[in-house]
Amino acid sequence: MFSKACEYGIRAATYIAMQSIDGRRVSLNEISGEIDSPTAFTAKILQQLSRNGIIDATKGANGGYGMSSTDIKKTTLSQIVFAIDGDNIYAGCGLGLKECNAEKPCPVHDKFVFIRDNLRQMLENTSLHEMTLGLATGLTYLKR
Amino acid sequence: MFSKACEYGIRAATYIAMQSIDGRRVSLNEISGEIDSPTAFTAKILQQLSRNGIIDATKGANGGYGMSSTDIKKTTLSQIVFAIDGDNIYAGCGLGLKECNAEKPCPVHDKFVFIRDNLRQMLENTSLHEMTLGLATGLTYLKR
DNA sequence: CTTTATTCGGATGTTTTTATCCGATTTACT
DNA sequence: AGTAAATCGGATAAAAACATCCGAATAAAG
Ligand code: FES
Ligand code: FES
Repeated sequence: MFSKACEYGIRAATYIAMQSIDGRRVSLNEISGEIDSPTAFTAKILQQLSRNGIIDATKGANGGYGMSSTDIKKTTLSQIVFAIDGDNIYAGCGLGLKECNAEKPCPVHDKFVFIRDNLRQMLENTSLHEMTLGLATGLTYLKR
Repeated sequence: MFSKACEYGIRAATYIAMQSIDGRRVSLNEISGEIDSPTAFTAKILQQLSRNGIIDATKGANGGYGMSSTDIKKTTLSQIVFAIDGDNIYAGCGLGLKECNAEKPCPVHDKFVFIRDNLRQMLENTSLHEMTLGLATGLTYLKR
């Protein structure tokens, strides 16, 4: 569904958001440990998120990653997915035709667009803030 | 969403089904030409479908690929996807946790399972016969 | 000013996916 | 028997995804 990079990106952003709510800035090592992701690879993904303005990265001692509380509420999963995987999930044809086009649809177009739109709406309507709610209460997890 | 192999597999199976309805057996070259897929790679995928009993492959002159009319009606997209991509679409966690588990869910579990189940039902309820209906009338396409 | 903690950026390496090549095998037809 | 048409199966190649390494840059603290 999503690339590994995107999965790590969502998990990392969610962890950063959760800690930022408590006023804590987090380091790469803490993040990759807490979400169980390969450290160096996670660094690359965090760079992408930083360049896209989704997280704030600060170099140096007492640096690390963080998010403003307004960004935590405003940022949605769709923005993260788009920053890492691009728009092929939202726009691509389910059978791999060069473009998804209702004028010249593939045999699953109607059914596929329905599911794709469900997914898109879900991603657009889920904020990082919402993602963190279950974590604090131990109802949801970022690793296993 | 699906691998390239799976996309080609669905397109190929749909084309074979459409031609089999007209009593025509088709060759690898015709298939890859009509669905616009790399020929040799398509051959590998057709082997997988053949080994899984989804299509019938016959060697030699006047050989080629075909399907029985009962198979065309019985075979669903979910069988093709499962034969090529396995069950990770149906069972995997949306955020890449080692397994999707409602006891220890990730933050998107509920929303993701809803979409995943929609997709699964769609694939299980769509037969190859249904896939061919629009093709004959020029309403749908297998390449662009 | 030096040390320490941190991200950044480019190069590199590994694994998986995608794709090709070619000889072997099978079948039908002459 | 010989030839042509077709898939099969294994080896190989190319591209993309996944992942690591390491020196450079930056910032705080002693
Ligand atoms: S054309 Fe295939 S999903 Fe729209
Ligand atoms: S645990 Fe992540 S989707 Fe079920």
